[in-house]
Amino acid sequence: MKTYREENYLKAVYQLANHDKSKTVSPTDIANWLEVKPPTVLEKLAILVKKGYVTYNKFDGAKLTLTGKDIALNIVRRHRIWETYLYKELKFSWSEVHEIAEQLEHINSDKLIDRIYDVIGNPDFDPHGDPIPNKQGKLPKSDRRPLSQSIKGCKCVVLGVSEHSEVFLNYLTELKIGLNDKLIVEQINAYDDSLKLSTKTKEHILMSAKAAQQILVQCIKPNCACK
Amino acid sequence: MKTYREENYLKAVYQLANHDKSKTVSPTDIANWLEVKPPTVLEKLAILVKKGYVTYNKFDGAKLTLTGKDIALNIVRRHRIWETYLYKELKFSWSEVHEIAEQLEHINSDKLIDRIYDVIGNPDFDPHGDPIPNKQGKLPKSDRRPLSQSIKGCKCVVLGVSEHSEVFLNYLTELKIGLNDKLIVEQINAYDDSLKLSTKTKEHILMSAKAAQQILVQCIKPNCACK
DNA sequence: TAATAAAATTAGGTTAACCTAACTATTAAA
DNA sequence: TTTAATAGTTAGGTTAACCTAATTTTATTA
Repeated sequence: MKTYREENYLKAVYQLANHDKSKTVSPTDIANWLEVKPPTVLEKLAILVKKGYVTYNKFDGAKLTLTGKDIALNIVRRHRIWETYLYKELKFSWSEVHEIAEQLEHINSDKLIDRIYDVIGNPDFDPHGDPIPNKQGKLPKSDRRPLSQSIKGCKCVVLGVSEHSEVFLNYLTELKIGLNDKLIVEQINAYDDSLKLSTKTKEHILMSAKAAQQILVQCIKPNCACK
Repeated sequence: MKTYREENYLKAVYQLANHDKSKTVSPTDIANWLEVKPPTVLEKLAILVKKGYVTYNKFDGAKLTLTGKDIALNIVRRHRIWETYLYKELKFSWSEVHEIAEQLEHINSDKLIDRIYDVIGNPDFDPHGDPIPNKQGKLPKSDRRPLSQSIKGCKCVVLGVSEHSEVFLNYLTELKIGLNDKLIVEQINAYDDSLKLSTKTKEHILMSAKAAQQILVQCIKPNCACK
């Protein structure tokens, strides 16, 4: 029996682990993410450990088991399918979509998700470039990487963003950078890693390393030197 | 703060009151309906009374206040909109629809319901003829009444059913009686109130009073003698 | 109407999911 | 390396939503 709370804990572990792969997922991280207090998280972690969905110890933090990851990816799948549906079919704005999808993702009906997925045309990525896991919990593969990893002269295409905050998305809109736009990295500032970019519509766009880390791109030339 | 449980209790009171208008809604009725035990219901009723959503005493049973009725009708609205959407747009069968709508009706987003309602074309009735309350909780009016109230010779059209059980719906399918079909009441048996009916496709259909009570019709002639 | 059945109610208990406060262990800073 | 700050943990408490068992009312029927 998976309650929506349990699903939310597993999703939180998944998302936190993916957000910063070098860091362990601590009870405090989860607590902040879910807006509860650490003892609540500890308590729930013990249950999830007993159920075989996560492992936990102080040093490695919380880690999903294969079963736990399956569940988490299924929720991510449902979330992204609903977001896409709300955005593309029901004309919600991207900023409205998340909150409703947070609720819809817990609706327990595989058939419903299948039908909605059909309606949106079975895409591999959602409108912000996030991959939609398949039913088996496999993520479609892509060469997406942060723009910040580019080298000078790189030509790449914007496939998504890692950060979905309104302020960040508005910032991109201002810079006239959108999904599927092509970027050329004109220059990289050695001091603060800021970039100078150009697009078809705009030249000499200045961007901080911080922002570049949140933009996911793919090189256009097959054997580009970017890692 | 309305939780989905609270919504379910209010909906239960509404539905039980409408199911048999002559009877009071007892804690035991609610308990059976929601598959919990009577003490649980008593406890929740006390809370709902305190919140001003219902009144309760042993003799009159539970009754919705205006506020309570508003909430209940809003859930009924959401339920019927989702059912219609699932049935008409996503091609679910009628028997699958209810269970999923029971979950979807608790999604908290007026905008979402508005959009879905647009998608299905803002109908006043769901595919089984049940009225969809408007946003203000008003039911569209109609002259629907049970077929059992007909008099001999009455010509009427089937607008819906009060009972949605699979066995009953299959029975109607067998008799080739469907939504919007026109019926003529050929004869009424004075002993057991059973009816003899005819439709365009079939004559001399025999139907028990019990079944006729569950079929909702409207007279075709404006000044029909049926009450 | 007395006996019985059924429904309503009360008392008291459980579990999940939250909390605060206090304590311990770890990490960072002076 | 001692001190201070932060993170993890334990103990114990609360509330909502369930429950069972026992009791009191109300309704039914012999």
